[in-house]
Amino acid sequence: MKIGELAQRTGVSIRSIRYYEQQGLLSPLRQENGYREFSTFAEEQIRTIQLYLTLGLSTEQIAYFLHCVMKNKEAFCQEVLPLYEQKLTEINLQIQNLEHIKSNLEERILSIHNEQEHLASNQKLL
Amino acid sequence: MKIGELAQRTGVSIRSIRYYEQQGLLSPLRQENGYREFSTFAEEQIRTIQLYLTLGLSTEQIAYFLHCVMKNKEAFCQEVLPLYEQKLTEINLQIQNLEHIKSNLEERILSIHNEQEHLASNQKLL
DNA sequence: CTTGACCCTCACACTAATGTCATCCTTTAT
DNA sequence: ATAAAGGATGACATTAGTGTGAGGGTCAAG
Repeated sequence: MKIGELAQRTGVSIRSIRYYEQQGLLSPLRQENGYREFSTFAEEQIRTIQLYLTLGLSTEQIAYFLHCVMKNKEAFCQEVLPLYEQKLTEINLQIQNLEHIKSNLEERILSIHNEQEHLASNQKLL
Repeated sequence: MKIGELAQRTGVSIRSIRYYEQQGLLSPLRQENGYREFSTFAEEQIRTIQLYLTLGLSTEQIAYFLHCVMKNKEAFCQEVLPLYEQKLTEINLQIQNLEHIKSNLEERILSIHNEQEHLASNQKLL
């Protein structure tokens, strides 16, 4: 199938499919006219790529184990686990950081509200 | 004081200070030779900018209320509260998203471990 | 007068996946 | 034969703050 059909079937833009190829995630054959020729297998492959992207892995990381994962189950690919664990560590750090900011923001919002109430009650007294 | 001294006193790079000026957060005077001339007040201003940056506000957002905040307390600046609340909403969305990814990753890691144990015990039987 | 330490502006690099546009080629339908 | 649809490549834009380097002034000490 040609790239347009693959894009439509997967919901991934043509641009992105070309990018995945450039990053070594896909290796479509070429027709004589230069058009990319994708097997039906590519459809599953694209969905798999998308899945890993939503997990926050980079195309480079995905390229590192995709060939294995497409043939076996994840658990059979040594490359996957360390990346998952590394990503999990990153995510935890990010969450921690965000929680920190969040509580800071909440404190500030609260104290603004308090000060404004205080102001309002002073106004009442006048 | 000149930019180098200000950078040293605040720990913020010269590059960043110039950038803040470009974004309208600072308006140093200029000496006749073109050098920026900062008041001691700029030091506090830089620290305030940094504080808001760590809260995840953009220089554009900071520019929007900095003039007020530098003169009054936050609570007196109408512009601040909506930005805080907007940022808080964003942060909560990000956290939610990260938690989602996190649990997905954890599940996958767990299931890989399980499968590998399963594999190992099968090997023992041989 | 020279050296070295500062200062200036301008501009590119970075991250990473995707959008978008320009220009050109191929195929298919009219 | 021509027009429309779709494919190819290449390149720039996006985000936002910061690093870095070029090329060139300024100033003070020796």
